[in-house]
Amino acid sequence: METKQVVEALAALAQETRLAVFRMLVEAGPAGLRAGEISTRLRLPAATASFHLAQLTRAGLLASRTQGRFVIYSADFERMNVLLGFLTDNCCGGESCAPVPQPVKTMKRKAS
Amino acid sequence: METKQVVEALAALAQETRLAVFRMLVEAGPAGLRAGEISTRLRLPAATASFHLAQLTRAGLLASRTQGRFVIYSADFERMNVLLGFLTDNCCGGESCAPVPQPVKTMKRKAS
DNA sequence: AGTACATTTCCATACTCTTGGAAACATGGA
DNA sequence: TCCATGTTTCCAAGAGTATGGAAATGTACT
Repeated sequence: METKQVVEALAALAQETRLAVFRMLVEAGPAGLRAGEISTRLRLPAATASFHLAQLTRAGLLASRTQGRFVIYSADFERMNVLLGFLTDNCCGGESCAPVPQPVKTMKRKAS
Repeated sequence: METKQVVEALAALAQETRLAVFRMLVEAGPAGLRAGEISTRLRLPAATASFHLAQLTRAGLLASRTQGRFVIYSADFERMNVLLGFLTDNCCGGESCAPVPQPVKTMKRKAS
């Protein structure tokens, strides 16, 4: 994963509304949610929600598919894992350094 | 960890220079690096490096300590782990969903 | 005290992002 | 075809961010 892409993904998440959208979709799982459902739940004007969904999609964090008149967005879990791994690459020169290592509850990420 | 803090941390990392600084310090481990060493290695003017180091510190991602005339910066590994965990909270409603779950090579993060 | 060096603060410029109303663009049903 | 509904694009205003030179601050050594 290129540095530029990582920066873009982090920038996409570094915004309160988009972070909320992304977390909502992470929680929703692969089934995803309709665009309208997202803007309703977060009380966002359609234009604003659409703007943020587009940003997240351009950053590679979301996928979208069309179902009739609806557009369904879902999180790209694989991409998310690559992103997380990037931040800890070569941590401490490759030696273990976490004070209390403990596997994550719901999901593990691949080594990048 | 508050949403606001997470956004601040992500925003701090969502910048090419700062991401490079952070990754350099993650690799350096708890020993950290002097401010001058960081600006030299990344070929940054001192003012620019200082600005970015301040941003990362304000976001809670770096710690700094003084050693004589030098200021030594190091990554806050615990904070980093909390941050990573935040993004995957309640992933898929709490069920496992990663296609190829595999523990990270160098470091594990705590469940938030 | 004076000098040398490390780091930060100040400041101005240029650039990028967020927001949301209005209009445009689908799609499905009558 | 016409209408209702879901979603996106367009646009302009306001807010925030990155950069780096110059000056200020801090520390150590003589």
